[in-house]
Parts: sequence; structure tokens; C-alpha cells
Amino acid sequence: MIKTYLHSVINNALKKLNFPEKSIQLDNPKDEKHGDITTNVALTLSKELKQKPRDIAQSIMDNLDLNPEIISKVELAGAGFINFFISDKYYIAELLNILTEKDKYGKSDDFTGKKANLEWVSANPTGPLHLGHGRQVCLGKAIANLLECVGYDVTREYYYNDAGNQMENLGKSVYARYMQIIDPNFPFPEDGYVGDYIKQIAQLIYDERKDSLKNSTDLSLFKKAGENYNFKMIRSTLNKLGIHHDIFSNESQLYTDGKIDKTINEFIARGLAYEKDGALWLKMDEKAGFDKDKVIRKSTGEPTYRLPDMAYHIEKLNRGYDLIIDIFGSDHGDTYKEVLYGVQSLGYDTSKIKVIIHQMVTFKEGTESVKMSKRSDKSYPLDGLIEEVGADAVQFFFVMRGANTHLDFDIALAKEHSDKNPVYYLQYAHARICGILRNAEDNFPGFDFRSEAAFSDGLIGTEEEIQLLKILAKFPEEVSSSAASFEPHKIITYLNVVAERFHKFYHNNRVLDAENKELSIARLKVCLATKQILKNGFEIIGISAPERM
RNA sequence: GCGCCCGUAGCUCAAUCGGAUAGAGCAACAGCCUUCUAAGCUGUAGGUUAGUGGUUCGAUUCCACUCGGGCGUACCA
Repeated sequence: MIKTYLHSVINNALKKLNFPEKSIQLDNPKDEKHGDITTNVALTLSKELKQKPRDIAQSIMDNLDLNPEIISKVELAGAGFINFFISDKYYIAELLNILTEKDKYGKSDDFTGKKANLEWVSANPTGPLHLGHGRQVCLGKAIANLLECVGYDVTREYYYNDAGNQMENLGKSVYARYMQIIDPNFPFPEDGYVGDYIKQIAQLIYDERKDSLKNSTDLSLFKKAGENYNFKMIRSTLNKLGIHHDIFSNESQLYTDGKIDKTINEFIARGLAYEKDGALWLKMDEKAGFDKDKVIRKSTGEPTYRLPDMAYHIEKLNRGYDLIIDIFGSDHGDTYKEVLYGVQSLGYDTSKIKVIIHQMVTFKEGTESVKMSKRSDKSYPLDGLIEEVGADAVQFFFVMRGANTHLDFDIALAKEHSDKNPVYYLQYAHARICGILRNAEDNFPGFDFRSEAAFSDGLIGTEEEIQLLKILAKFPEEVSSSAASFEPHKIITYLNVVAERFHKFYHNNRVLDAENKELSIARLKVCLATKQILKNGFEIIGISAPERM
């Protein structure tokens, strides 16, 4: 990448001048006049060297050994910035790289050989996924894609608590609906799950077993039937979004394997837990920001959710991943800290665990924004949203904002098939290119633009063409930085610029011209490269690349 | 009360470890289709980056406080 090149050139200059070695920061200026890449190294050296930044910058510039094929101009500017202008030849060479590497362009091997585990969705199978799950579902999909792009071997994992209250409650709810088929007056539990799907599960059981289960005291059959049915619905929803998990792991396995007991014993052996009021309490360190101790095993003998979560994270650490990612809504913002604290206090290195917290989502229907927390009873299924606005718009809208900002999901806007809908701006650019390529193939049979043979790259040079090539060449850097910060929305921001510059190019540069075959082929190459970048970007954020719209 | 997160154009949001004149889209206004998709392009207008103070060559970014919003603060998950 070009920054690596500049990095070494500047470093050599610093050595020649006997200037202290600094970590050199290379930025992309916002203003075109300030070049393509800029460094503030002279400003940061100023204090140490006790010289004016501009003088330092001049010395550095005098000692740069630059290849004019790559850097066409260097300027000293402002308070002491050194601005580099990249030569057009470099961008044209990069265009060829895109066409050669195709789907692989933008991918890197920065983390090749490393293993990552991404655990997300992880909704307990007490019912279908609903709107409140949407952000996490889509965010995780895109983050997994990003990690793969930089070389990680990614395991996609779904973890659920099948041993706790929620699943007990599911069993009771299904049983009650089953009994109501026999006796409509049978009482429904106060905090039971009220959705119609519970009735369907009960009906399925009744169809098979009739009333033979009416005196059940063990509800595990009802619970299991509910779990199976709900998982079918959840998986079907995930399928619609193109999401597949490699591993489904559950809480009860941790009991069977003795991992829960082992964790409890460890806490006790290390003197980190104590009994009080019949419960087992974990000592929480005030210095770590906790104000009081937390119960890890209730007086009833059941663990609180924290304990299995800790055992589960220990188990994942033991599996040997280089990176472990959890995605939670901000309603779990405090509890994950407790879990990590517990894991850490048992001597495990939690630095490999990265927790991504996303803020809550509101949904705008008309002019009103409606809160939709994951635990809200008024369930609006995610399936319904996918039906209503389409999988692409759902994916796009949930990913287009940074996870740490509140997201207002405008359902009407997502549904709208018009220029107001931001997802179409990107997809339209892709479809438009496909239209040009179709036209070229159908009506200009002599234009052999897909061949690997050399083309007249000297014909590329209009303002719009160069601007477009410049942004295309930034894709690899953009992927790396998005992956490093686990922020897929940056890819969308980037692709918007690509689409914008393509549309400008399109308006001002006629691609297909029967009178000018060489130029047409050169521009078709530009189109092919743009299409490739859009497609590669869409792949990451998880939306389709339509050929027509 | 305490903890975490957030506050940027009328609306929804960007802004690369602190960098040069804070950017897009939508909404508003004015233009552009006998030529490859007008789901597009061009232009205009829109800001004390919630507020006050601090740190420094330089702050939307870091620190302190104030105001406003979200989420937590269970022997629920």
C-alpha cells in the first residue's frame, strides 16, 4: 500500500538527518489542495528539536528519495504539513490490480492464520426474533465478513441459555396452552409467553399425543418442543438475511460438562466468593468500579446468569481463539463488565475478548418514534420487517450508523423505492454499470473490454476519471481500518463516495462511442473496476449487487 | 443518587491515534432527459459542533463542570 511506501521513505529521511525516530502519521487531507496524503511529522518533532515546524519540514523534504512514478509532487504547507501528491500513473496501475484481483481486491492477510470467534444473536429460543434483535443480527453479519476480509478464520457462534427461568417459563406456557385445548379454563401463567406461536406448538403436541400428557409434572417435553419450534423460526429468519452460524452452544452443556461447578469451586478456592443469606456472592472490587458484590448462585441453588456466562467465556478462551467478540445491546453494558471481571479474577487473560456494545434502536412509523427493546412484550417480528422492506434494506439500515450511536430506523423510508432511500443510491450505481456493460456487449461487439490484453491507459485522465480511480484505490485501506475498529458503517460511508464519483463520471464522460473504440474500452475498464469495488463492498456489508433496477 | 453511552445543518448521520476552510443524504429553493438507467447530475441556502472553562502550535475529538437524552444500577437474562 502507498502509505507503507511513504512511511519508509520518510523514515529514511529522518535517519539521514539524525532526527529522533517518531511514529509517522500519514493522513488523507479533506481538501484536495492539500494533496493525497499528508504528514504532520514536522509539527510533532518541533518541540523536541526546538526548531520551527516549517524548517523541519523543509529539511525532511530535502532528504526524501521519491519515485516520481508514484509521487508526482511534494509541498510544504500551512503550519508545517508535508503534502504528497500521488501520480496518476499509480492510480491507473491500481485499476489494473482491481481487475486482476477481482473478488480478492481489498482483502488482506493481516490476520491470516488467526482464529476469531464471533458470538451474536444468541436470543433464547422463547420466541421469534423481533425488531429489537435486528441491529445486533445485521451488525454481527457485517463484522464477521469484515474479519474474514483481513484474514481471520471466523467461527460464527450462537449461545443460548436453556437452563434458566426463561426456558422454564416457555415450558409452562406451552403446557398451559396444551391444557387449554383440553380445558379452556386452564390458567395461563401470569408472566407466560403470550404469542400465538405458543398455541401452535401446543397444537402440534396435542395432535401427536392427544391428552396423554395432561397430568404432566415434568414439563421438559413441552420446553423442548418449544425450543425446537422457536429455533426453526429463528433460523428461518436468519436464513432470509443470509446468516448461518457454525456453532450453537447452550448453557446446559456447561452443567453436563461440570464447567459450572468447576468455576464455582475455583471462586471459592481462591477466596473470591462467600456465602451469605444462603446465596453465594462474588466479591467485586471497588477499585475496578463496582459498588457492590454480586450473587452468582441463588439461595435456591441455581446460578444467576453471570456464572454460566463466565464459564462460557472461559470455555471459549480455552478453545484457543486469538480474538473473541461478543455483541450486546447497551442494556447489557454493565453486566458484561461483571462477567469479564469474574473471568479475569480467575487468572484468565481477557484482553482477547472484545465486547461491542450497540445503542438501542427506535423505529419511526410515520412521525412517531417507537422504542423497541429486546424484552418488550409487544413483539414486532423481524421477519415482518424483512417481508415489508426487503432483506437488503434491513441489513443496510441497521449497519449504516456507528454502533455507538442511537439509531432511528425509518420504516417508511426503508420501504420506499425512490431516490430518498439511501440503499438505492449505492445499488443504482452498480445496476447502472451493468447496464452499460450489457449495452457494450449487445451493441458494440468489437469492443473487447473484458480481455486481459493491454489497453490504452493513457486515454484515462479526465478529472472525473482520476477522482473515481483515487477513491477506488482506497478500498483496501478502508477495509483494514473498518475491520480494525469493527465498524462496518465506514464501508457504507466509503461506498457512498464511490457511487457519487461514479455518477459524476457517468454524466461527464460518455463511455460507449462507436467512433472511438480505444477510449470506450479504457472507460469500460474503469466501469468494470468500479463495479468490482461496489460488489466487494456490498459483500462485506451484506447486501446484494443488483444487475438491473 | 451512582455507573456507562450519546448531544454536530430543519431531520437522520459522517468526520481517519488531536490537524488546515466541520462533510453527506433527506427536506427547501433554482436548473439539467432527441445521446450508455433522471433511483442520476449541477447550483443556492443552511452551523457559536448543547453550554462554560481548561490542556497546546492547533480541540467536534482529550480533561473538568453544567444542561439535555438513552441504557443500566435484581438471589431477571
